[in-house]
Amino acid sequence: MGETQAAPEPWAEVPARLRARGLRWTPQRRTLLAVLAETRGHVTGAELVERCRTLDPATIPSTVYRTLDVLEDLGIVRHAHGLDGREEFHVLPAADHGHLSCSGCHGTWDVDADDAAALVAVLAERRGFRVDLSHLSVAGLCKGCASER
Amino acid sequence: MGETQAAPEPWAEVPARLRARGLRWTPQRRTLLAVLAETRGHVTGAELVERCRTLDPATIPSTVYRTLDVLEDLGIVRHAHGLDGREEFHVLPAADHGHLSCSGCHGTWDVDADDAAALVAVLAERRGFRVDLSHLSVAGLCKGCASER
DNA sequence: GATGCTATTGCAACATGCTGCAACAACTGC
DNA sequence: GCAGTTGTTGCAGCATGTTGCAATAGCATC
Repeated sequence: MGETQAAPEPWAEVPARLRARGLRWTPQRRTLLAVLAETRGHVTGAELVERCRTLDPATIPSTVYRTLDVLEDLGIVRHAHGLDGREEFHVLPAADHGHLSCSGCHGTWDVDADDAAALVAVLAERRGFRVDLSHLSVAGLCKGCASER
Repeated sequence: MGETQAAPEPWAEVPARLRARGLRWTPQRRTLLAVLAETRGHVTGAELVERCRTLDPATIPSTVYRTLDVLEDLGIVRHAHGLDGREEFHVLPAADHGHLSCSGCHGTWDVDADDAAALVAVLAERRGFRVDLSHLSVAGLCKGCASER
């Protein structure tokens, strides 16, 4: 190969990784993977279903959600919940991180390990709690929205 | 009565506060308030609907949810989203606080302003973001579950 | 390339929550 | 105490996900 750089086509390895676990590579999974490969950042589940339907109108939502579960096991996607409780998926998260959501403009930003370090330390020390960064969700007002009020 | 201790019957004022805003005091709202008055800590929306039905089997879910919206405006309840994205309501929050959820045992704990102070400071300083504590949600493993693995 | 094991699919039904709309009924004012 | 105004209700339907189950179809093996 030699494609081994920052993001060396992780998609190409997915079928093999599935099979290595006794799982299967199906047309429906191929469709979802094709969609994910063109996606960056956050998407909602409904959006993914929608996009799969453009590739294959016969797409069934439950299949998409179940495949996403499998892919989450493989570490290909991550999910969290937005401000409204809707699912948000993350494609190929470079590093574990949480999310900042603005209730004014609905923008979202990442909270990296460094930002959260202090909170993680406090909770570990005071309660022995081990924080899972990927599921950290913080709401509030972003700089712009805060200054507007 | 004579139960007037820490929480001085805030419920008694609700009808007046509604009317002060031109809103109305209806039997359905009375039912929900009766349920909330006996509730402490967190409840899901579905649970509240359920409990209202025991008082009044004719309870309609949409009415409950709409009333909860109104009560949230009045500051009587607060909502957040649990690990699974389901709604969790908080009755009479003594102070703004976030939530810690254990993905092992599904227990939840409060994150008070003090716990979150460092995170709030970091986000304010680095991005000018104003955190809304009541919507802060942190997942991970509690002390017990973490030591089990 | 046929066979068998079993992961996966598709479907239907359910769970939770929101929304539009016509009918109803609290409150206000007379 | 009656009538009008308009906030609320109940209902039906939608949106987003999840789950159970019978039928299908990958894939490993021969």
